[in-house]
Order: sequence, then structure tokens, then C-alpha cells
Amino acid sequence: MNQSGHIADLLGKQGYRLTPQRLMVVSAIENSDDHISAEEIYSQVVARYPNVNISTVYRTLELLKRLSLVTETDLEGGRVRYHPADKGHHHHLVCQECGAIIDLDESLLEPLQDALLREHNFIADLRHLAIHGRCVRCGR
Amino acid sequence: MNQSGHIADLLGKQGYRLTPQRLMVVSAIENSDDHISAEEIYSQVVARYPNVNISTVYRTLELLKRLSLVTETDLEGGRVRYHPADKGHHHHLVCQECGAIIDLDESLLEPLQDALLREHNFIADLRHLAIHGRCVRCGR
DNA sequence: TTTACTGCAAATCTTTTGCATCAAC
DNA sequence: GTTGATGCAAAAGATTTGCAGTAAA
Repeated sequence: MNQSGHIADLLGKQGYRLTPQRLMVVSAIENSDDHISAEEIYSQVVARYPNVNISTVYRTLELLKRLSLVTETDLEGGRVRYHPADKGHHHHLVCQECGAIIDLDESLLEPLQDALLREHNFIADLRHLAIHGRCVRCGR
Repeated sequence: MNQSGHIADLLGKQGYRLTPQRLMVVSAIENSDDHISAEEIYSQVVARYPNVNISTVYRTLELLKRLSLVTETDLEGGRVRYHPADKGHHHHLVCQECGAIIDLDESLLEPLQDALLREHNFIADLRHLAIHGRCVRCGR
């Protein structure tokens, strides 16, 4: 299980250079409570290091994805969000009304996963599923 | 239950002008076996009516969405797909390896829908869920 | 010193918008 | 004849890329 700062270690061990830009991108992702977008990461990094470029953020995210250190999810449409790959709970209920994002317990999806395997021989990758609908407050 | 051509009727009855461009966009959606993208609709329309503009396609889709005559789904990322709103509920298994799209029976998702309502008071809109993973042929 | 990484600017791709013209009603 | 719909061109938003300079190792 990765602790804070682990992603940077892994990068270093694999021979990737630990530039301040990369470290700040990684730390933004690790310190985010929830999924974070490229733009949000960029804002955080720029605050301390004003001349970083957003393309560096994207290139770092690309690298982290390739190494399976972060996962990307498309919770909205048109803006992808990132999240450390080993930080559990990757299911979300997204309210179409108010935009609220509710974390979903993994166990609720196990029966579905089993059924898909049984009836369709389909190995479902349910690590980052987003289910849209209406939350309690927004009712129907 | 809408028959072929019904969307155009509905548009007309609501006072929207039945331009050839609109009719062709609507017909492309109605005749598509599966979900169709804006770009694909555009190609079909341009083939017969070479000077239509893709912005017209988007404007028509926008209108049809607003009137709940078509539904949009985000099966991939970065490109949305369209589908007549009343053409049954589609769930898809999307193979990450070969891209195959397998239609999924609605009943498999009912338990999940119930569980979400029960445990989170969340009214899930599972009309167009896409589940990614690996199909039989691509194994794991 | 080497070459991976970065910043910058420009390109891409999808979708949206302003505006003058045009055609469905 | 009106007014809503279209075409065009340009903008917008997210992401990618080419290239020459820079700094991590």
C-alpha cells in the first residue's frame, strides 16, 4: 500500500528524473481528497512555481498513467480527473442535478462483476465507474 | 413508442422548422444501428448535401437533446455519441482491447439500481451505462 | 557531460458562438 | 414577410506536440 510520497519513490527507482515540477504534480495528486483535474493540479503547482507550463502537467500525468501510478476517470464530460492508482474506492455516483459526487462502496458492484463474468465471460474493469443519476437532495 | 420518422413529426408538431438538414440528422440517428457520433452524422449528411456545416449538426443535436428526443452517452472519452431517446435502454460492455461493444441485458443491472436506491437514496440513470473491460476473445 | 525534461508556441480535436444571409412557415 | 435556421469563420476549452534550451543524474 502506498504511503504519501511513494509515487515519487517509485518514479525515482525506475530511473525517471525527480524534477520539482514532477514532485509538485505528484504531491498535488496525493494530497487531493478526491479526484483532481489537470487544470486544478496546474493551479496548485503554478502557485509555488509560477513558470511551470500546463503541458508539463499533462506530460507528467501521461507518464504516471503509463506506469499505472495514477488512474484517470471521466466523471464529467470533457474533463478527465486523476487519482493515485492505489487509493481504493473508485466508484462514484454523480448527481446530474447538483453535481455532487458520492463515493460508492466497492461491494455493491461485486454482484454485477460476477454476473458479467458468468453470463458474458466479460472481465469488467470496474475500478473507476461513474454512475449518473439524482442524489437524495435533488430527488426526482 | 416512436416509429421511424417519429422524431421529425414531433419536431414539426412543436413548431420547429423541418429543414432538410434537420431531417437528415434525424434520419442518420434513427437509422444508426448503434450509437452514432456527431462526426459520423456529419459524414452521412455531407455525402448528400455537401455544403452543410458541422455546426448545424451540433445545433440539431442540442435541440434534440433539449426536447429529450435523443440521449447522449459517453462511451469513449472525448467524443459523445447519440441515440434516439426511446429506442430501448442500452447498456454496453466495451472491450478495452479490441473495441468490441457487447449489448447488455437490462436485467443484469436492476439489482445494482435497487441497491443504490436502498443504500444511497440515489436514483441511478442507468439508461446508457458503459462498462469497460476485456471480452472473451481478448481474455485477460 | 549526457540526454531526459521543460517551457513556449503552435497545432489538434471536439464543440460552441456571433453574425449576416437565407429559407420554412 | 417574419423569424427561426443555416453557413461561415472564428473562438473556446482540453489536450498534444515540435523544438531548442536547461538541468537532473
